[in-house]
Amino acid sequence: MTRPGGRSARVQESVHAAVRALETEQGRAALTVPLVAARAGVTPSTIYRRWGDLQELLSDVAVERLRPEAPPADHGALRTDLETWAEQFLEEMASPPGRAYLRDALAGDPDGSHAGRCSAYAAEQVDVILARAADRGEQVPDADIVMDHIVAPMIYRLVFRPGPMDASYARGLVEATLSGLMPPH
Amino acid sequence: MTRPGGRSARVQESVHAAVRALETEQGRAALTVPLVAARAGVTPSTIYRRWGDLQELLSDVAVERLRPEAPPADHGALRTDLETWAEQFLEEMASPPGRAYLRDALAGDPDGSHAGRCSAYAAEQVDVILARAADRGEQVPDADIVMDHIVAPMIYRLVFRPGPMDASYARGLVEATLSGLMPPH
DNA sequence: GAGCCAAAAGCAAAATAATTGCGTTACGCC
DNA sequence: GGCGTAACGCAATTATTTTGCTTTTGGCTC
Repeated sequence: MTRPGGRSARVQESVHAAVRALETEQGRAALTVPLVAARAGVTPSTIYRRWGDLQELLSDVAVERLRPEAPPADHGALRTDLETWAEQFLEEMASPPGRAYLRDALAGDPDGSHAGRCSAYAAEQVDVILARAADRGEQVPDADIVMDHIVAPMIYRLVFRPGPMDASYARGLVEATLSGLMPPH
Repeated sequence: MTRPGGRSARVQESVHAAVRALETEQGRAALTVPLVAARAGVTPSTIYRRWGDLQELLSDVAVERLRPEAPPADHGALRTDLETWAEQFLEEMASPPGRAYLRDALAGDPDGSHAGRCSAYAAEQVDVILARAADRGEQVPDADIVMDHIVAPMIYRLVFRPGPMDASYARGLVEATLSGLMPPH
């Protein structure tokens, strides 16, 4: 991986594309390293040497798919921005594919770096929202508070607790977090 | 697994014991299904048929090890009970073996039931603490509030965010949660 | 822009692991 | 005490993973 371009990059993209294609065509359960390799036009040993095993490869692909595609929408107010973002985040993560990506991202992650990238994605989005609000002169909570009080409960429930969650749960978390900012009255 | 006793139970215990022994002797990375089977005095196909693959077996063992061994200590006050429990919970989960069990428990969990058992363990402990406090006549938060505001942030950071956490972080979460109970002044 | 070095990929054989069909054992139940 | 069946053992088959060696090729220096 010390070589960012050329054949290495082509192989990486080809293998990732093969995983994505086979996931939709045959389902994740059907994936094997030899199968992915054949589809990518690569020998299995290439995958084993670069990714270690199937799980790490799937984790790599999953993290990529969890990366936000755009900065969070700007509605001109902290509360609205956070609510909208939290609802959308929850919806994406709680959807069947979202859950699958999250699971894969965690499962093939020997040192926690993949999981770290996932939380960094969320933290970046939160930072953007908070920075914009601060620029407007709004009083903003600390980013860690948002991660602890809004992101963590949603993801914890998603990963550890059975049962559904809906958008109102996300809104409630935002509400509770922001109301903590107001001086008591 | 529909047979709770007899040979089935002996095989299960023998396999679990083999996993635990080999984990300490050789390290988790060295484990394979045939190795575990040999140590347990069982044929590999037995393991494959009962657990599916190595990961599910390791997840099964890990969940077992995450089960609390005793109810939380009773110090006569909600705040102290929660603080003590949260500190100890964090310490156990953040330790290298704790992290490894947590990782294994999640990794070999196709349908989320193992993760569900983990959170149920924590929820049980919390329920005991809250019920005792309520019996004393103390004002107690909802169990879900405790899970969302205390357990979720710790586990989220543990699983997703790099870097250490110490006991004071756990205390701070308890503090913030309980102070939310007090009427504003 | 030619040549060199080393990282990454290909290839193929060998080792290891996973699957499966079939016979046997032994719970749980009547 | 005997029956039915779930779980296990065994062994052959199949698939995957590992590994040593060779070839390709990206990046760097001169």
